[in-house]
Amino acid sequence: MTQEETERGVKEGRVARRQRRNREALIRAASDVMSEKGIDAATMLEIADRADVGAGTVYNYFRSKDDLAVAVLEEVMQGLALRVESATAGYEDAARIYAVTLMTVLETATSDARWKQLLNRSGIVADVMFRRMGPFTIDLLSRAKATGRLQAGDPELTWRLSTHAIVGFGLAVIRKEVAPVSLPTAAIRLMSLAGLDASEAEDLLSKPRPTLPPEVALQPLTSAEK
Amino acid sequence: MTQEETERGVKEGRVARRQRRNREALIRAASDVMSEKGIDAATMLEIADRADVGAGTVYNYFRSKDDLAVAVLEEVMQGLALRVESATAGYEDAARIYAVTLMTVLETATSDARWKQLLNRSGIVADVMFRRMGPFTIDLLSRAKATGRLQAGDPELTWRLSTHAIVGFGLAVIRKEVAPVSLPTAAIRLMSLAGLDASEAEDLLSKPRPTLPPEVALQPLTSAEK
DNA sequence: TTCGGAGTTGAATAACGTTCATTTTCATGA
DNA sequence: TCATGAAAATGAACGTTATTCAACTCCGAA
Repeated sequence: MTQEETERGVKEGRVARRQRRNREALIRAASDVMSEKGIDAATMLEIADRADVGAGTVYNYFRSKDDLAVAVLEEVMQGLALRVESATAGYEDAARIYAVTLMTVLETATSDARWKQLLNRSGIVADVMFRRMGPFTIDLLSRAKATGRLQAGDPELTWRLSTHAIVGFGLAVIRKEVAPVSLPTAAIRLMSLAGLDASEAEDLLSKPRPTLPPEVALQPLTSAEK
Repeated sequence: MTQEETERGVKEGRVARRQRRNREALIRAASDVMSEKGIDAATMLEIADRADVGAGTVYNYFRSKDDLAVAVLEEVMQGLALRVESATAGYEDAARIYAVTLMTVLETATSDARWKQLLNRSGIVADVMFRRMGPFTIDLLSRAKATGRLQAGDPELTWRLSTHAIVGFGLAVIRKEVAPVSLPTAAIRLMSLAGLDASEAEDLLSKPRPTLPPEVALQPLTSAEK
């Protein structure tokens, strides 16, 4: 008797519900396995097992392993983006918000255990970061430029270069080729890349930063799945 | 009667000669195949065949496929580094030499056919670029800083961030997400990243650039190998 | 000429991403 | 309630590859 509720309300039949569960379980399982062993070392079979679906089922949801990795990264990146956005919602100065964003992303990239493995596929990570956070950061850069706070040319290009630089910094720290204490220095360099002069950047970065809201965790794979 | 010439001169027996040939042929073959099909799509068997050695022999010279890819990239990068260095040998101003270097690398990364495929492994490319060109560029940045031309903090960190940004720009151009005309803009951004203010950067980049010496090609796989 | 080890070989291995013929699930309508 | 068939799930089988290794070849020294 649910067939007339197609417009609003329940509407979701068992199939749709199962599909949503499968997709989420797959992303969750992939996230776990890939964060543990790295994207390349993660096997589709282990991911499918952990999500409790057959090996072939994965391909009903994702075209390929790389496609699945992208989905995982979009989840991760989206979470970070949302937290940064809400933490800085009260701020006025776009340049300052950008500074906070940079610091936060750099910190996450260098300290979050999940990133350590993911970063090895630097191209994908930078790509997803560009797309997922781009709308937010490019807007910030445009606004900062409009108010004369910085004189960078093309904000989109700036963000493109920045994402790759951020990932590069993360990689270097993880491989212990760069000490974590250089993080603020890196942030200053990235502010300069964006067109802010170094002294002003230092000033912005010395201001207190808002605390991020807690991460909304993905559904853990509970007994319900088992 | 060559055993007494071990000190100097001929010294190189057939074995050593064959080893040198094999190693060079392998790098050459790998460079060809990887530039054609991309690093991942290149198979060890095809590389071995083109180098005219058995499949197992490759592993006497390189620990793994990735190791071979690194060797190829080091060759490519070394060639570029040497050409830039010799072309700018006459210049005095370190900042200007750095500007020329940036433009040259950006151009090579976006127009050389071999780079198009190689860039997909952006992590490795940035890594090798950092190591191979680092001694040169970091020295430039230090000198420019010493003469007060720029106020960047840590030249090594600057170069680390720059290599990844350069690779990111190359990737974006190849995927047609960024038009090649933004190349000079990107160069300006990278000069800012290094601590030079934008107007001065524009000035430097508008100056004529030296023509690079022709590339010294790797030995082609001649009939001798066949 | 003989000998020993260094270097080479390519067939065999193992591991994995992906496909597909078969089976299961379930919304629909009688 | 049941029959139906399309959509989704399944997992065994496939094809591809990097890598290994036991056998073999080649040299250079004695």
